[in-house]
Amino acid sequence: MARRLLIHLAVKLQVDQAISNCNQCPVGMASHPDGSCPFVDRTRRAGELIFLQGDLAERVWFVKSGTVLLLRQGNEDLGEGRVRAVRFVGSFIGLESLVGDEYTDTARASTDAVLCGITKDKLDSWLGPPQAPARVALELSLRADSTDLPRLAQTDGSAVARVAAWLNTEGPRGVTLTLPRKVVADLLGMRPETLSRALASLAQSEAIAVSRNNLRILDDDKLREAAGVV
Amino acid sequence: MARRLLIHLAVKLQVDQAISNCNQCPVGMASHPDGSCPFVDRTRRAGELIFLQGDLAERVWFVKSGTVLLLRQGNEDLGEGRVRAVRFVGSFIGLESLVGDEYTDTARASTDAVLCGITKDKLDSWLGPPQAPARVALELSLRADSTDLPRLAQTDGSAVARVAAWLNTEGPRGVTLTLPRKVVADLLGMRPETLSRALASLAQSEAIAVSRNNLRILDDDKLREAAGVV
DNA sequence: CGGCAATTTGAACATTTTCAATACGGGTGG
DNA sequence: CCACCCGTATTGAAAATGTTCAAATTGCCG
Repeated sequence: MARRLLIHLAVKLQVDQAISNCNQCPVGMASHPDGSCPFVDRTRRAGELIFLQGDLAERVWFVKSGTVLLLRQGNEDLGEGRVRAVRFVGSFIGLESLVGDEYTDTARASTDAVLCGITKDKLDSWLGPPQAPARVALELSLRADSTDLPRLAQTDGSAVARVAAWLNTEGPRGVTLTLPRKVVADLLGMRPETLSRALASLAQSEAIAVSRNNLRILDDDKLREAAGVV
Repeated sequence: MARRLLIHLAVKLQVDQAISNCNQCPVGMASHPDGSCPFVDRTRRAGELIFLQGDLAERVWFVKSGTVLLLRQGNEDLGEGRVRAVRFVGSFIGLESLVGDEYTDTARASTDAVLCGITKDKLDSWLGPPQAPARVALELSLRADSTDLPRLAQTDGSAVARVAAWLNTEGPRGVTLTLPRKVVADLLGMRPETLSRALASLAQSEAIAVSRNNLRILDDDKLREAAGVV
């Protein structure tokens, strides 16, 4: 399969040029004024794993050539997850490690690829002062993205499972849930009616207690179970 | 409705403190060393529009208090779109303007809110040298996100519509489409079988021509029509 | 040429959506 | 302070859509 991918993507992405030297490389150019580029080349074969969702994120990568698939597993997802994005030349991979400890995706080279890696520590000093505007913006932006994560599980599992999963993460623990149903339904990728039914179903199994404007979590275990967490 | 939202969210988000002065504000602190903060406060009432998807993005906002809904319309979506994220205190809104000309979402205050705005120009100078590492990372990250956009339409419309929309944007114009079906199906939030059927359907209406390893767009108009673009 | 894996096709099935009707609750005006 | 209104939320039942599982096909590669 790996080989196939290589060919496939190569065709589609013929426009993307590999980055071969630091003068063409955004990272290299950014490093230049102050010193040499702290990123270190590493090669991955097509199909090779780069990092695994949930692993301790201690390294960030920059794609110099090749194509990388980002996969994310939802709940109950036994396999490697679903491809949620494709990253090409010139993208960072694993940048989320700046605002969290774990990788939020699994990354796998789908073609032979050259990646530049850097440890979290070195990245930290490469990025410059923590309070510099651009860096503040970067981190806030990444943080906002990671808040969106639950939403990305939008198409995983049944409506009930998605709702349960959402309640597990975003959900108010012992607190009133009072976001308008319409908004929650949008975030979870379903219709308000479906959300309503899902909540009713969770209520019936005594995982939660709902009224029109109040929601309490009664049983975390049942909720997890409903979310498909094994 | 607006009032409702205010109450609702206020309850849920009681933990989120409003930012009242620049000493608590990441943006303010980032600005401090060099000078004063170039962002300007502005108040929005609950329900008020902040910006519209597709509008020229000439301003970026930072949320100091309140809650903002980000909505995105898919194809054929006549209304305002679906809520795709909720942004709280301490988030930027409209940062995508750094890497594109248009807002990719509609932003609407869902509670009374205080936003700090800045024009693109001033933001540019606030962020510092374009080649500074943190800024390069920021822009690459935003760019990668905007590449993911098509995927965010994952739950819009029927399978056929999503496929057609995807072909319109990502799709190879006159070029071979050769990404493995499994990957494309994942990106579009459907099963490979469903993708196969959708492609077959588009082929039957002569919008495209597909073979197992080849895809050509025959008729852009028909494709747009199938995508639900009116 | 033969085998394998990806893709397509088929048909039954499960789920969600849709549309319509009803219930609820807060807010308003008397 | 209470009754009435309006919009949101819930419920029901039918219909549409996508999923599943299995079987058949296709193209690539050895």
